[in-house]
Amino acid sequence: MNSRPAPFDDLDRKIVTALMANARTSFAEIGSAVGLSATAVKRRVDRMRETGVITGFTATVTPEALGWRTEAYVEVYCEGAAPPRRLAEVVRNHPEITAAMTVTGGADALLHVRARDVDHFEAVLERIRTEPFIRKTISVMVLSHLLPESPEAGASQPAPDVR
Amino acid sequence: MNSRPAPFDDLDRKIVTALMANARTSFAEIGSAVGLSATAVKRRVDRMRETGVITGFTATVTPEALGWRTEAYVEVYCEGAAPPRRLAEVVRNHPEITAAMTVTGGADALLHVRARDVDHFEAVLERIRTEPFIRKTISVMVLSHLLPESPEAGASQPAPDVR
DNA sequence: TGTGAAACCAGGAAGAT
DNA sequence: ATCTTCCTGGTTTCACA
Repeated sequence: MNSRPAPFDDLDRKIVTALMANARTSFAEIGSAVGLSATAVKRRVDRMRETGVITGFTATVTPEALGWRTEAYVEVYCEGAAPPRRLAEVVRNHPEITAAMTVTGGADALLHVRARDVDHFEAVLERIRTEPFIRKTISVMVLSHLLPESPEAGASQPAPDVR
Repeated sequence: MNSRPAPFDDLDRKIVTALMANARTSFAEIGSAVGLSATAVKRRVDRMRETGVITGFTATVTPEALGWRTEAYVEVYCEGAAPPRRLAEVVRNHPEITAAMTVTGGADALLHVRARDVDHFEAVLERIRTEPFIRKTISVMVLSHLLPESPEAGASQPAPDVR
């Protein structure tokens, strides 16, 4: 995406740090923390968005609050060679898949899945397994988190039902 | 944290959706999108932060841009019973661990690890394996992402070196 | 990069529904 | 109660130096 090194100095790093800590911090405040004017900070942020260093600003939400109470990792095994392009298509058909990647090891891909509950998860799993060239899946359910679950939280679709 | 169900209506859902799409959207703009005044939107956002529905606002950053070019999942197997409390302590000792959870299946825990490169990852792995009651680890390296890697991006520590 | 100006926004007070 | 309107100080964003 950016073959060019895209100059990225300590000032940029400090600005990014500030925005990761609180994406709603005003440019003026960031500026006085790093020693720039608000305008200069804005210009740097705009540039970092253009070059793809910063991809967006998002609210981090407790998934449980939105009704996503079940979380699992699913290893996917494909028939024959698994073309990543085709896999990517498949993955986009299932909104419950919040992350997906090709990996080393026995499996072809690893999916991160969020569902309302175990019933919903089972339905998602069945739906995934009917996809053409998926041979088998192995699911690992998440029991509890050992870290404050920083971002990585958001099922970008916000809401099923909350009782 | 929230013993009370914390009423959460469609308006709240829309507000959260707007903030997840762009955490820097002004309250006024959100208000005109959902049919409320800016003040009303702010109050609802404040309440959602208090009740823990919204845990923060953060910039999403391409990890590669910050020098994290290697990513892996590490299954952890412990000696005997693995007390989650102790595991959580261990996990916090290694800043490269960006997510950690207890899971079903053969392993006791699953770690998400980011490192600068494979050398760095190897060092992290060795460091983890010297922890007292960790018996063995199985690593799965991430090759490529099949989804735009929404959040879940951030190693909350921003920077090693960018060549 | 910084400065200045105009438009816009945040956040509180007071009042209407 | 919760929403709205109004108001003041701060913020964003532009053109220009």
